[in-house]
Amino acid sequence: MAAPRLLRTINETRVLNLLLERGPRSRADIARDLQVTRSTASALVASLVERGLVLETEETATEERIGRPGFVVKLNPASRTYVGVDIAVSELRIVALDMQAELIGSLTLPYTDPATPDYVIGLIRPGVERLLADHGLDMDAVEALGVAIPGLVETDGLIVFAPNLNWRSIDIKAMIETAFDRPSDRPLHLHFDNDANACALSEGYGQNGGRGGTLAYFLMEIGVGLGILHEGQVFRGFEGVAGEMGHARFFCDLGEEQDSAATPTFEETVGREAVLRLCRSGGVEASSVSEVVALATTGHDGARAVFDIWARRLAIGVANLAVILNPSEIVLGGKTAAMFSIDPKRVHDEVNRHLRFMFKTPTLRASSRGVLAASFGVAYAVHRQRFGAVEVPGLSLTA
Amino acid sequence: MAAPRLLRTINETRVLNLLLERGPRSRADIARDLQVTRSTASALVASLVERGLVLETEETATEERIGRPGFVVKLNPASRTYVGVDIAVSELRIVALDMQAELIGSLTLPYTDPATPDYVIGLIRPGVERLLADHGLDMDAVEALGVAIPGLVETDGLIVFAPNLNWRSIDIKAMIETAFDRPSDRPLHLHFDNDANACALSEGYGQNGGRGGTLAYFLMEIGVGLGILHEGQVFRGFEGVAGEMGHARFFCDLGEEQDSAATPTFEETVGREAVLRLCRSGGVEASSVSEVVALATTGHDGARAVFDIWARRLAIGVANLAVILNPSEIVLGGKTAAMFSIDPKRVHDEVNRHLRFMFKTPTLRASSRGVLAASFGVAYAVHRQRFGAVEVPGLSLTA
DNA sequence: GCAGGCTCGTTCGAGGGCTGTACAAAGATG
DNA sequence: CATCTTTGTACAGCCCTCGAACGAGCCTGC
Repeated sequence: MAAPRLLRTINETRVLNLLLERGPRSRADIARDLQVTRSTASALVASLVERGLVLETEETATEERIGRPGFVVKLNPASRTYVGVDIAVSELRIVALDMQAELIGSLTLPYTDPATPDYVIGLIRPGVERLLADHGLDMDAVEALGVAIPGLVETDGLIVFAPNLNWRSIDIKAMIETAFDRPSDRPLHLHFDNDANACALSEGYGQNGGRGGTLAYFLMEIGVGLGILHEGQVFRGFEGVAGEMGHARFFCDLGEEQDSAATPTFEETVGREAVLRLCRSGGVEASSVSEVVALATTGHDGARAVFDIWARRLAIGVANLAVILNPSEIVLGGKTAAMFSIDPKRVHDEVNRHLRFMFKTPTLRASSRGVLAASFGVAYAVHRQRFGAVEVPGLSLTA
Repeated sequence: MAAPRLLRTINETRVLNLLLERGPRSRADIARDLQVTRSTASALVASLVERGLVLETEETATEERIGRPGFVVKLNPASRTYVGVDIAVSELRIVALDMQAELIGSLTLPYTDPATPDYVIGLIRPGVERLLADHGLDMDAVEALGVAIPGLVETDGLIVFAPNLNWRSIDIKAMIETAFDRPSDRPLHLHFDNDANACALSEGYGQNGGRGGTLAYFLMEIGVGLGILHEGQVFRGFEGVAGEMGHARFFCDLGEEQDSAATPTFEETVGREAVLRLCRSGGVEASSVSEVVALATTGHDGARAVFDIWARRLAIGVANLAVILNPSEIVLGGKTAAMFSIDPKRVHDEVNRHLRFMFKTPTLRASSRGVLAASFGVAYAVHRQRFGAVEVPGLSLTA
């Protein structure tokens, strides 16, 4: 229905977005910024205050301006809570955000039993409750919950296949809805996404990727994943996962005889196993990527040689990604972030050698969120969905 | 301003989109489809009829239904014209669409003088006028004009660099505005895009790529370009051109010694020059791609061998694109379409050999529009912009 | 042939929402 | 202290949609 009521919804959403993105301000400022009259701005603020989403403060506008000062109005951070849950391979990572998408707190729950769907998904509600209780909040404040999955998941909540958990065809949406058992007049809005997509969103929200930019996120844990953000939107292929980049082949042979489908994939050349194989053949004693990183940073020659080969190979993938997508930023996450940190300049140089012809090369950096990246990402996703979107059948209206 | 007036705009746009996408129907049908009352639907149709955008027909609803039949209402195809211009390397290609995005006519103007910006851009207005005159239309009916450029162009109409025209820093928007000299109360809306992006849109508009799908378009003319469509939107890198895929390198060496930046690029392995080089070394006498295609289709063994090598190399690029973007469709345009047509099954088989692990592989096909693809694409772009979008400062509202 | 049922399109009053003007209040300026 | 500027509120007017009511047109069944 596109009733007069819709106008109110649109304008209230515009006020909320304005306060979120450009900070607290007076009613008169809101009127100017949104191109409505002061009377309308007052009415909008009044109904938002009544709904508890906005607070009227006692402060007047700080800048020295002529005329009567206005009373500053701001978002009520406590009025809504958004939760992001990352179902990692060995633990559950939970993040809670307030209405302004700022961190309330986080909680990590290692699995103590085998990671079956029933066990892991059963941990979510108690985990969220504990995290909220630690910060004096109630489950009722949670308006929306996002879940990141290390595998192929449809946006309607069907996990098609999560290889490293060995889950197939799990209807996680139904399971979570049962666990939380919300009344239908106050539903818990759910969102599901692949972990690499979520990581990409965690880096881009409110930044370049959030408005107008393009960002690519490499996630290397056991496999190699890729999340792509385009103007704030996650780029999805038609199965929900765009970035199966681990299966790309950049080391084919031009010779006509060789079967190029038998050449190593990108994952097989820069993934966890590839790094460890390089160590073995180079006589470096390491059984995990972090050990390699530790050795290389302390100056171990063999580990450093492994890094050099890895950097050269990674650079090929990064450069190819750069020419195909031309993102403004490429972010390395998971174990690639650690490897990258051994010598960022080296990787930069390798990449730039391939991209000399470009006017502007993408910036390359390590992830800033660490292991909580995916949790943040899905929490941001639900924040934006519930905050900035107005539903009009037949049209889409987003902030 | 989000005044009550906005509601009308939104609802009129919804009616137009409904008639465009789901065909003519009665007022009562519109009311049901848009979830408004019949009185509102009548009022909306009345004002659209008054503005000339919609026609009331004498026919009643065709399906046999109970009750009084309604009078069918439909879009007025003649009420608006959208023009797309492709500035190709040797000719100007113009396409005119009606309000329903259906072809009115097209016109190709070969350049008779050197392709300087002044000369080529000077051809646009007379060309468009001639095309319209041929179909009994007037320049005044043209609401918007899209222009495709074979190079790097910003959406605000600055051609940064078009290598095959040898144009740099051309403010084409200003030049076109001067040439058309529209009054400010009835501006000519302009849109500029890269040719590969336009081609992608030409294939995806109203189809999979138009709603929810993802489509990648290979364009090989002199170089190799790539256009990406995601849920109906052109995917742009931060310089407006995502697909510089010709510069990707898929034939690197794992050996630690070789400089991978010296290995051949994708364009150097499957582009026009690469095909001709394969001909020379294989003893095939051909000086253009079309000659190779002609020879191969008539069963010439040497040309067929060239095709086999080309198909194997192309398949690597297609497969890599498929795993990175996971598009629902990959379309081959320009000279790749002709090469592909020699033996589509062969290319399919090569690609699928790389993608065995995927649940669903993208469909691969040749472009359906031929040389007019880019012209159609930019015409579609302006059609959608002017047709489906409502402007609300601070929010974006699209069909 | 005709009554009854169903749907279509229109009309009109009611109500929600925004605009614009008017006005009192609060601070800056001189 | 008078004047100027700006803020927030109040109120009438207008736009838009809704809902009910009504005549019109077509079909079914008697």
